[in-house]
Amino acid sequence: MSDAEQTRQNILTVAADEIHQHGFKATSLSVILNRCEISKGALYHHFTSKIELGYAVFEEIYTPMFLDLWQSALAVEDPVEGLCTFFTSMTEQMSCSEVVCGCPLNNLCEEMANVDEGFRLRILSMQEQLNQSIVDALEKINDDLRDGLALSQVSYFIVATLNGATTLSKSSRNKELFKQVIAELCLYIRALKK
Amino acid sequence: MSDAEQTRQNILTVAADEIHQHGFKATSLSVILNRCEISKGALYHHFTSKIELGYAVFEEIYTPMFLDLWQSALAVEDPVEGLCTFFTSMTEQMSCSEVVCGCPLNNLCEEMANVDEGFRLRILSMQEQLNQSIVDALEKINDDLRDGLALSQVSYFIVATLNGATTLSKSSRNKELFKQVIAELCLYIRALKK
DNA sequence: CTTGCAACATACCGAGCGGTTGGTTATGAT
DNA sequence: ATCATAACCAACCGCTCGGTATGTTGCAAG
Repeated sequence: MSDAEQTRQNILTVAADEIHQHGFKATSLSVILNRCEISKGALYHHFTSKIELGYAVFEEIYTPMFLDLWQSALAVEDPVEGLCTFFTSMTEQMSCSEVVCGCPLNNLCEEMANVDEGFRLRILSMQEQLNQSIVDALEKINDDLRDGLALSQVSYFIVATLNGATTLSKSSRNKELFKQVIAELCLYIRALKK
Repeated sequence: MSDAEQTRQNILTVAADEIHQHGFKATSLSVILNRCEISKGALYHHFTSKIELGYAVFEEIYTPMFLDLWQSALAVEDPVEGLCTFFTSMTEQMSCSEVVCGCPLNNLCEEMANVDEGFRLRILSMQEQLNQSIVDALEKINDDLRDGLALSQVSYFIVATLNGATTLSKSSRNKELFKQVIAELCLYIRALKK
C-alpha cells in the first residue's frame, strides 16, 4: 500500500473510532489529526469535507463490517439457530466500550438520518440490503416455519428489537438488560418454527 | 400564574420542542431566546446552565407526558389489548414531525445517556418506573397468560422493540416500516396469552 | 417614599469548530 | 535533469457556542 493510501486508511480507521465513540457531529477533526499525527491539509487532501469523510467511513468501514457479521450468522444450515447463536454470542463477547458506545450504525442512524440526506440514503440502502438477506435466509427454511408469516415484517421486527436492545443497554450501562431482551428475542425467533 | 412563572414555562416548552427537533447538544440557546423573545439574562435567571435546563425539560415536560401516556394504555381491564390499541393508534395518529423527530425520550436516551451522568440516571429511573408499570399491569391478568413467562424480560422486550421501531421509521422516514414492526409486536403481545 | 430584590436586558468573553489559503516537500513520468 | 502534480504542512479566518459581568426596571414590603 502506498504511503498516501496508508494515510487515507489511517484517517478512516481513526475517524471510524471517533465517530463510534462520540457521534459524527461531536467528532472533532482536530482530534483525528492529532491521533493520526497529520495536518489539516493532509486530511483535506484526501477528503473534501467532514461529511464526505463521514460517508467514506460509513461505506468503507461500517457497512462491510456490518454486513459480513450478519452474513456469517445467516449463511448456515439453520438461520434461525444462526441468528440466535449470533445474538447470544454478542451478549458474551460484548466489550465494555461496545456497551457504552452502542452499535456504530445504529448510532449514526439515530443521529444523522433525519438531519443529512446523504447519510439517510446510505443507511436506508443498507437496511434494505440487510432485510433482504434475512428474508432470503428465512425463505430457505420456509417449510420448517409457521404458515402465514410475513417474513419481511418479521425481519424488520428482529432488527428493530436488536437496535432497541442495544440502545437500552447503552443508556443503562447494563449488559444484563441487553441479555434479557436478547433472550426474549431468541424465544420469539425460535417460535417462528413449526 | 405569575409573569415569572409564565416565562419559565415558556422557556421549558420551547426548549422541549427544540430538543425534540434537534437533540440536546445541537439545540442552541440563542434560538430558544429568539423564539421566547427574551434575553439571555432572563434564561440564566431561571436556569443555571444549559444542562440544568435540559434536566428540567426532562423532568417537567417529557417524563409526565410519557408516563401519563403509558398509564392510560395500561390502566384498562385487559392491558394486553390496551397496549395493542395504544401502539396501533400511534401508527395512525403519528404526525409527520413525530415520524421525523422520533420519541423525545428515546432520542435523549440515545444522545445523552452515555455522555452525561445526570441524564443517564434520570432516564434509567424512568425506564425502571415504566417497566414496573408494565409488569404490574401484566401481573393483574397473570391467570390469562402463558406459564413460565419472565414478565420483566417481556416488558423490556416490548419497550426495546417499540424504541427500535421508532428509530427505524425515523431514519427511513417511512411510517409503513413502523406499522409493520408494530403489527408484529402486537402479534407477539397477544401470543403472551394462553 | 424608600429600599431591596426578583426579573429581566445588553454587551462581551474565550474556546472550539469546520474550512481556506498559501506555501513546501516528495515522487514519478518524460 | 526537469517539472508537473500529488501529498502534505502551518497559520489563519469567520462563526457560533455556552457562559458571565454589569446594568436596568418594576413591584412589594417596611
